[in-house]
Amino acid sequence: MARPSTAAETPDLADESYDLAEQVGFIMRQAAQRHVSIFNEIMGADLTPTQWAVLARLYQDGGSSQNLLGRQTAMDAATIKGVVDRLLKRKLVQTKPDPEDGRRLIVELSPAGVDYTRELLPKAETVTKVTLAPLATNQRATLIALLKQLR
Amino acid sequence: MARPSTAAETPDLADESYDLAEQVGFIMRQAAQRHVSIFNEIMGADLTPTQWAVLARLYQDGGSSQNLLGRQTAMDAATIKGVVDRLLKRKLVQTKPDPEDGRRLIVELSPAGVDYTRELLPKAETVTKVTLAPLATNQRATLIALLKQLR
DNA sequence: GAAATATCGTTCGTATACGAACGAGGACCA
DNA sequence: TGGTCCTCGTTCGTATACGAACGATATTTC
Repeated sequence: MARPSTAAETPDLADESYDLAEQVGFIMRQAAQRHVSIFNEIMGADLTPTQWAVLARLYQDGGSSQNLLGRQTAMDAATIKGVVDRLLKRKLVQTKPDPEDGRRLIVELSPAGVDYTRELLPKAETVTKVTLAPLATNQRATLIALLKQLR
Repeated sequence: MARPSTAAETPDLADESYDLAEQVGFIMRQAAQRHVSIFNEIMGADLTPTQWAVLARLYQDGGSSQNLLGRQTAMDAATIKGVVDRLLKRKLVQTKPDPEDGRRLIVELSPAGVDYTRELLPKAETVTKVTLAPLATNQRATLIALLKQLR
């Protein structure tokens, strides 16, 4: 570790081992950035990864309450609200009150949303393929298995 | 894949293989979220991962121009500006014009920033340790090696 | 049945993240 | 010298991300 330009003292020898470029968090952030970049190129700039996650989840399993949908797509209540609002504005999604629970708002794909999602599915598969392209086949499974343990 | 609640038609059989929960991007986002959560717990809510990246980079290698600093910490010009501005407000960082290039703004740690960074280094190491805790030792090296290939 | 507790959706504030556009300064070449 | 192209820092707009607080509704507990 080099000495900081404005440091009067020498860094602790015990911490010489810390190298930002070798920390998982930093490397993971870069890998995620590359993935998002690939996503934007292939899927088009009009849909974000989180918006796609919501569409794909609704397509796979049908409607659910907004907060549950957020949990299923790894977003907290505040975040999922914004995502749903933007999908609502594009009429890819529709909402209705839950007759069984006055607190809940059921979110589901609109018919247009179903078509839209189905058309994008092949592209979404391509995103994963391109993201994993630098890895050998067996490495891809390894990476995914390891990442799953870090959730 | 289940049928979407509002779909009149059946999804294409060719796309039945797509499962959001198995896509690298989705899993990686969750792993990154857990990491940030660990970071916030250990480092305290008053410093973000990107801010730490800037401090650590400056501590390791000394000052540099703002844009170069952004490249070294994986942020574009617009993002690094905001991060530097917030660190400036806290006086952890200081800037000066580059005498050799009128376009450049040199960013470096303030003396207080050096102390602050040095004090946080052990905690930063802990963040990485806790993040990787679910993995066996040899798995950690594997994960990092694979992630590096995806940058 | 009423009180304590939990969940749901909403709003606010702050911090990345980045595309796009802009003016100022620098490098290069004819 | 002048023109072209590149880089630098800045600003704007949009979209996550999430802590915190809030009122409304459900559930639990006694």
